[in-house]
Amino acid sequence: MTEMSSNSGSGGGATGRIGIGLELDATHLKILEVLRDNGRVSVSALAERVGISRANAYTRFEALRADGVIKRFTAEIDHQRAGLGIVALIFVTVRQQMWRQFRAQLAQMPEVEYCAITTGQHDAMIQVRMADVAEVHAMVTERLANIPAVKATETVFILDEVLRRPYVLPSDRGRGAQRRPAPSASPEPEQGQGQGQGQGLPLGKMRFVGAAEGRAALRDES
Amino acid sequence: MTEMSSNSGSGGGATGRIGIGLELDATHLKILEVLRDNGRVSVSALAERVGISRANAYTRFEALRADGVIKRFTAEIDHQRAGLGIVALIFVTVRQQMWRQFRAQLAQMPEVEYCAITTGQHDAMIQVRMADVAEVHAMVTERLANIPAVKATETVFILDEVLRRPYVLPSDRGRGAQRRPAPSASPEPEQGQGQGQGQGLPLGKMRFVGAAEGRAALRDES
DNA sequence: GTTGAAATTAGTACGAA
DNA sequence: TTCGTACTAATTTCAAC
Repeated sequence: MTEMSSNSGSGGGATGRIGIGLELDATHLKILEVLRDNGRVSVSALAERVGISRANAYTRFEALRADGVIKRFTAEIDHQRAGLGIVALIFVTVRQQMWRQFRAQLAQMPEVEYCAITTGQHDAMIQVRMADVAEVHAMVTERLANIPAVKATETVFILDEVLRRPYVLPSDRGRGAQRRPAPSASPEPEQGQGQGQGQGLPLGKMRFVGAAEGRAALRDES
Repeated sequence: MTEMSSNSGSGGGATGRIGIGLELDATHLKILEVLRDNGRVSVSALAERVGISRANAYTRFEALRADGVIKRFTAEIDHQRAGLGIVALIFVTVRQQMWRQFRAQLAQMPEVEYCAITTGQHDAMIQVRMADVAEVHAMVTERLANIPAVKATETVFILDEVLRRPYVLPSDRGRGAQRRPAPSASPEPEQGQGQGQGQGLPLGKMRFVGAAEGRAALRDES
């Protein structure tokens, strides 16, 4: 369960089209906003908060669900109180030609909360939640490292989870600090922080990390 | 909104106690299991699935909520269809003594879905969701890099989100592959793990990454 | 901790704008 | 499409056991 395949149209031929089905308008986004903070609101209350009629709310709600925009409803828990207060990230290097096996093994690991294939130095990032540090160690050494597909791992612990949003919406933009003026590179007029970057983009600070060797080829296999 | 502070009792004096309030029994966990997959079930249906009476379900449900074990209910959406199909991880090195500012700035960024303080080479990991790759670039160079607290960043893109579970529960263990024998640091009779783990654990494969310089001191400031 | 009945609310199905 | 209303079914609450 809980398998995804968001980006990258899985190797197939057709381009991963965006916006199949529903065309989301402002009202849809508003519904998703309400649902993000209270997934258990009644559709009546939802209609009220969004400012539409009940019937309309039912229609749209059902449409969002049927169209797959809303995948499911769930809860957010306090992991500490639930007994799993230790979080770790495990960066995995996967052996070529063994992605399918790697994925299969992952599905067998209930302690894995999140797994994503990434560009950069490693191939995948796994987030696990455990009761104590020793369990993380055991998991990495006894379970993960025993998977033939796993070539190497690198583990870091999460000291504090500063922020977590269930999801981000396009309508969220503009609520925070300054909004991005133009689509691409636009020079910000001021910003007097003598940090050294003279209003230009401190590109030296940034470092994009490309995909590891042979990554592209591997995607097809899975 | 959506601020957390799970691990590491925030600098204060009292040890971060585990299990304040509710002592979760098997029934509580079962409730959380049901709620994970269907956050909108009626309490009646919940009671039925868990195998307890309605009133009992209401009591426990309310207790979990009031005690903070359940923090909120929310939805899971298809980000691609919602218009934000690009995911990136930004690993941030934070300047000493500027954690408070770093956190404050983060709260101003609605496109940030997740942020955690980590051990290892970097200080924090930020997950953002954007409409396209250019937006990620703009976000890193124009917004993040302009924060004085940010010393350096390293960005990787997520090619595929293989797996996401809303949360992991202690009761999940044992459903996957082989189970770990003992809970914690219980003296295992066999397996003379002098340090090099007796039964052939490929420890060479693993690499734990410690905290960056001056990390411990920084925690107090935030 | 459980069961059963009353009160409230939610979900559905219409016609009208 | 969206809205408003009436109808039906379900849920929540509250009582006693």
